[in-house]
Amino acid sequence: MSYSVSEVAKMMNVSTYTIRYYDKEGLFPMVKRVNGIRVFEDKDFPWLRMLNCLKNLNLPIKKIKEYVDLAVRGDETLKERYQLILEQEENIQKQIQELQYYKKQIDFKKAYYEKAIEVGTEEAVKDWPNPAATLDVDEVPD
Amino acid sequence: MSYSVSEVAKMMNVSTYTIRYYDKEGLFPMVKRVNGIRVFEDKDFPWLRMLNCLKNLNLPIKKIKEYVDLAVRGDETLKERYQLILEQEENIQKQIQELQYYKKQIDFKKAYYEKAIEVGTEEAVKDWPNPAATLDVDEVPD
DNA sequence: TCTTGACCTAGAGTTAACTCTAACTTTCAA
DNA sequence: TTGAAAGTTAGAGTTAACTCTAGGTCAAGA
Repeated sequence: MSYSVSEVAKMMNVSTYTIRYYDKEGLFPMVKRVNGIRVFEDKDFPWLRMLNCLKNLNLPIKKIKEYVDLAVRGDETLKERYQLILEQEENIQKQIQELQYYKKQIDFKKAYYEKAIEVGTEEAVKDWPNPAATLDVDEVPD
Repeated sequence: MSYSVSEVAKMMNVSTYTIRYYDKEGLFPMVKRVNGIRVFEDKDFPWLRMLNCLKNLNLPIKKIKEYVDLAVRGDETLKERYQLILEQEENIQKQIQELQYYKKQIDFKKAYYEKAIEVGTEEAVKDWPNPAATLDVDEVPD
């Protein structure tokens, strides 16, 4: 099967502009052209999935491009690509921990507003102790 | 205790430019001035923590400003602020699920590269089945 | 054949969130 | 009291990631 820019855009939940922009930035070095028109194929899907993943992990396009460039160079860069994957594993772990930390704050505020709404004024809860003593999650132990 | 812009910047892990930019955008309507100089106080910390939280949940500054404006209006907006908090609770939940989904992809790639490095070439693993059949996490059931 | 819609490019425009500069004021230790 | 460090403002500049426009090509159905 082969797929047009607009089909791939739909699959990735982005605009056709974005797909062409990614190509301009060199993120699709493997995509075939027929009469100048981009033709995506099933064999390109593993990379589309990976791109979608890295994009949603908030990797900047330049960093994604680095990964593409390594992949293009082939087997000699396997270890470097593995390294990049390990970094992403850590990245995900850190992001999940952060979210769990901020969840505590939000849960606190939720209870806070529930009480405030119940009694009709924020005054009653203004001095409730906040579960997080610091401003930044980096300062939080383990 | 009172704190200068640079002290607050340090606490929030941002530059002094950023603190002044946030103030310019109206995110610190409560901050005192002494001879024109900003003076943050302990009573401002709950809001600094909340700001830090919303910022790290990737809320745009305009949205954070909306929350500030509600807070300034006082008790009449308690329900609206509660609503915003509920949205953030969902937001966090969705983000954690997404990360767990992408973690699967990364774990797959990790095993993929481990094998490829072991045998010395990617060819051996090129056709390994990917655990995620779709491109976008939105399409994933439950 | 002709029109419609999807494709192409180069390059300009937009937006968010900073980031910095210039010119000035305030604070504080020596 | 004076010089450095840190504060102030308005407004310009930067960067990433799109987003769009203009001007063109191409394939397919009426």
